Order: sequence, then structure tokens, then C-alpha cells
Amino acid sequence: MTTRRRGAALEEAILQAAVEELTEVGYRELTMDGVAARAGTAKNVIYRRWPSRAALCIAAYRHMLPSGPDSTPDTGSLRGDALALLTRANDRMSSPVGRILRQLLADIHSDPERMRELRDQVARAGVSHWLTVLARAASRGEVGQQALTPRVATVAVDLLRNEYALNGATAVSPEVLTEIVDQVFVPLATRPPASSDDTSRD
Amino acid sequence: MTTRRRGAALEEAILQAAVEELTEVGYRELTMDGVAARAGTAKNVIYRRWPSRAALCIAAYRHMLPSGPDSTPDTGSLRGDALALLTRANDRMSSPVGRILRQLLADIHSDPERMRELRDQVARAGVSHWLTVLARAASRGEVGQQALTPRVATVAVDLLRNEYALNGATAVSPEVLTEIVDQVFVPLATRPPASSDDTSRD
DNA sequence: CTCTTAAGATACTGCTAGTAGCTTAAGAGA
DNA sequence: TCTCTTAAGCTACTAGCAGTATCTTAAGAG
Repeated sequence: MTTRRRGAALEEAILQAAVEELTEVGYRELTMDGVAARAGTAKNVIYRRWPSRAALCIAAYRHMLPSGPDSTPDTGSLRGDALALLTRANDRMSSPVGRILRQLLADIHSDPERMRELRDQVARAGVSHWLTVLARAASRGEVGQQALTPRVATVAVDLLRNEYALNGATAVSPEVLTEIVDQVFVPLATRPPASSDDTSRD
Repeated sequence: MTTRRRGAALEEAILQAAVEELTEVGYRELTMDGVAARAGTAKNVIYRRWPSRAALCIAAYRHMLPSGPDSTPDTGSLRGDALALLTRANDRMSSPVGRILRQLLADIHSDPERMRELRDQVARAGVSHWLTVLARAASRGEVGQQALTPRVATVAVDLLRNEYALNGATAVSPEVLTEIVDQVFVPLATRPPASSDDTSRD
């Protein structure tokens, strides 16, 4: 073995090895020895770059994320847009990337710093998309002002996330997605402004 | 040390020790040696009763559960009942018992059998209470038929659970609870039956 | 050509789950 | 009261993994 990688090339190889281990065995079963072996290097080389297994895995997770920003769907109806957005969210959460993210979130309670980083990525999972979709529907007269709150905007994704919290790894069925959209999101958004009702508070 | 416990008495002592360790250091930091030491016994005695650390902790979790069934609140208004139910759910989830349950759920992906047992306990976290409350409100004319679905009935608890999935351990504030009730649950339930709207599907 | 840096190899500590085997007390039956 | 079976208690062990330390040697800059 005469060639010896250095710097960025080596770092890239390690991250790539970590990504492969993550997708194959998951976060929990990933070992530093395993990553080192797969990358053709040694553990201490990894520890020179990342302080811990968790840190390495988070870096690898970021490394496997798709890059480009995505567009907001525009199907012409609130229901269509909502279904499109929710389906996209479901696809993400049920992908290997989503699986790994959930494992990371479940395991990183120790480190509140990293915890926050990761959580933000999930928490505002495209809130802006939902607000855009709602605003467009409002301009069409489809929805009223009461729908333009973060709570209502994210209610569908929040419920989807709850499904994953309950089910574990398995993907959520399209039926559940339409149920969430038709029984919760659309009714909430298209609810006519309350006239003789006192549901408005601070 | 002349006295030597046996059978049920010893089992009780071990479970009690495990409960204490769980509440003090949590599931993740609990060690079998720690439990054995606290119970004044040895590890293999524990392993004669439970096959693994996870099994012991689940048994201990069950052992610390409150027993009696609880009543359905009846404040006279849907909003009041919902707030009462949601506050109760929040108290449970933020209690030591809730904290431990979440740790267990996060850590037991390996064992789908035990996974299911535990999950059921969370999943239908008092659905019947919510349906009762909704039925009463319906009989008062406060809500329409569209609200009497499991999805709508559990929407508040589902959103609460989502808060915990995002935040980790910290308790959810009362403000968030009222937000969920006032912006989502009550509007959904009290939504007047759609006249020229096609949001009803199977 | 030399000198600094970091990669590579290996061996180590420390911790924990789970196992093994022996010794001895508990308690039941005679 | 004696005896015999069962299981508690004790101690030592294996195996696996995170993280550390040390030493040798290749890369690459000047």
C-alpha cells in the first residue's frame, strides 16, 4: 500500500464510508471500527476530524442530503397542493435519509447543541411552502385569515410526523395522507370566519 | 448477611430497584450492575428472570404505572373538556413515567414484539375519552357529525405527541395546549356542516 | 533534500451486556 | 430434626465498542 490519501480526499472517503454504513446498518449498529475499515483507514484518523461517533454520523447525514431547494407545488386547488406537499414529506421521511434522521434524533438527547441543529431541520420542514400554498388559496378566496397561522400551516406535517413517532420505520400509507388532508387540513383552512363563535383568543 | 430473599419478594425488590434507577438516571444510563447493586443482589439473579436489560426495564415500567382507570372530564363545554383532557395527557407525558416511556420507545426498535405492546399504550391514549367528550358536545348541539372520527378525536393528542417528538424531554407549555385546542381542535369539531363543500370522503 | 505534518498500524483503557460455575442458604418433605 | 432440591449470592469471565496513546512512515511544501 504505497498511496496514502490526505486532507479533503480522505475526509470525503470517510464520510462516504459512514454514509454507506448508515444506510446499510443504521445509526445504532454503526461502529467506528466498521467505518474505518470500510474507508481503508484507522479509527484515530476519524477522531482527528470528528470528536465522537455522533458527530461523525451527523456530518455523514448532512453529506447525504439532497442539495437543491425544491419548488412549491401549484395544482390550482388547496387540496391538491396540500396532498402534493404531504406526499413529498412522506417520501422524505420514509426514505433512508428520513430513517437515519429519526434514528439520530432519537439517540442524540445527550447533546442539546447538536439536538437543536437537527431538530430545526425537521421542525420547519418546509413551513414556508405551506404558508405559500395557503396564501395562494387565500388570494383565490378559498381560505380565510384564521388559517394563516404556523399552527394551522404545519398541522398536516405535524400529524404525519406523529404517525412516524407511533409506527417506527414503516412508511405512512396514501390513505392516511388523504385522511389528514381531507379531515383536518382542508376543513381547518377553509372554515368560514366565525361569526357568533368565540374561538378567537390571544 | 444471613437473610436471603427468594421468589416474589426478591423479584419485587429487583423491580423496585429498577424503577428507582429508571427515575434517577433514565433508561439509557441504567446498568444491570447498578440495578443489582441497588437491589442487593447479583446480575445473574436478574437474568434468571428477565432475558435482557430491555425486558427488565419494560417490566419495571409497567410496575410503576398508575393503576386505576380515570374519569372523563365534564366541564360543560367542549373547549373545557378538551383542555382538561389535553392537560392531563401533557402531565402524563412530562412525568417521569412519560419520560421513561419515550426513552423505551426510542430504544426498542430491535424488538418489534415489545415495540407493539408499548406503542399500543401510547397510541390509543384515551381515544375513548375524546370520543365521549365529542359525543356529549354533539348531544348539546355543539359539534356536527364530521367530528366523530378517530382522526379528529385524537388530533389534539397527536399534535401534543408531535411536540414531544420535536422537543425531546421538556414539558409542553400551557400556551401550546390552548393553541392546539383553540386553533385546531375546537374549530375542527365545531365546524358547521359543509353545505356547498365536498370535503367529505371515506 | 529536508522538515513538518498527518496518515497508518497497533495496542491499550474503561465500560457494559450477558454468561459460567461454584458455594451456600431457604424451605419443603420425610 | 434430617435431608435434599432449588435458587440466591459471589466472583470471575468473554465479547464488543467508544475513545486514547504511541510510534512509524509517507506526503508534500519550501
